[in-house]
Amino acid sequence: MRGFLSITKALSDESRVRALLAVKDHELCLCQVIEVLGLSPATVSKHMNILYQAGLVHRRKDGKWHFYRLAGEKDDSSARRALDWVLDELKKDPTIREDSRRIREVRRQDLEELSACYRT
Amino acid sequence: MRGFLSITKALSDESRVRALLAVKDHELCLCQVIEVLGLSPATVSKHMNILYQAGLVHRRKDGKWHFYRLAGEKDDSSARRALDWVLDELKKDPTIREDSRRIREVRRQDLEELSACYRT
DNA sequence: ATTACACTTCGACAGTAGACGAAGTGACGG
DNA sequence: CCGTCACTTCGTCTACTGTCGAAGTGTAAT
Repeated sequence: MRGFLSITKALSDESRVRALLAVKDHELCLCQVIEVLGLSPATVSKHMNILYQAGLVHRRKDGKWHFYRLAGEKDDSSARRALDWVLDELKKDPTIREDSRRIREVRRQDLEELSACYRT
Repeated sequence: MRGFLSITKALSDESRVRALLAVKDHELCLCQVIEVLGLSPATVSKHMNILYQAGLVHRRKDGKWHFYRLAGEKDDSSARRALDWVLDELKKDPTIREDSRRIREVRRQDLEELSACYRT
């Protein structure tokens, strides 16, 4: 029940679902997710951590950058079954489609350029 | 996205998940669900309505009694796929198993007897 | 070392959600 | 009708959640 609720709670916020679906095809750096969602670094960092704790995303650190992608077959099977359901459910969602478009743009940009989101 | 979130939000509270699973095998009267969860009638009524709005349960009124059961094949297909996942995920959960035991007891009792939960 | 950078954690705040008791609603019995 | 019963709605309280800016952490380049 504990693990189940950590998944459903993670999936019960729109920003978090968008963040999750943002990393479905390619891994993204946190600053790229920030750019797509249009929220503060602090908020997005917290959201990604909730998704991570629920086992829904995989995390990879490379120097100062943190990359996220969907959890795969090797990861938690409960989470994986949830992901199959979510992906199927939202594959035609307009918000997610629009995000996908933004992601294609964002992925063309340099990470150095994107991390302008931190500079005051 | 709207419908998806109504489902994930409905599933993000433990009492609500227990209420949902309580009606998985047989339809139950609200007062029976109240008895199983051990919460106030007001609270349980609200929970069942959230599950209903999400399309996860079916509702039937018979005079003064309101009966609930899981949504079936005829109902919303998004909700149905969610239910398949939830049932599979929680079929071995200890809390749900203990609730099932209580439900067997509660179903043996008369409804008139059970609705003592309303009397002050 | 020092600085800059990418990110996380902390602290504060507003809005939401779950809980209950009390009052309201609609159906049935007398 | 009138009261009772099963349930719902309302009002209130408390606890949690999402959000941000500011301060902290660890890495890399100078």
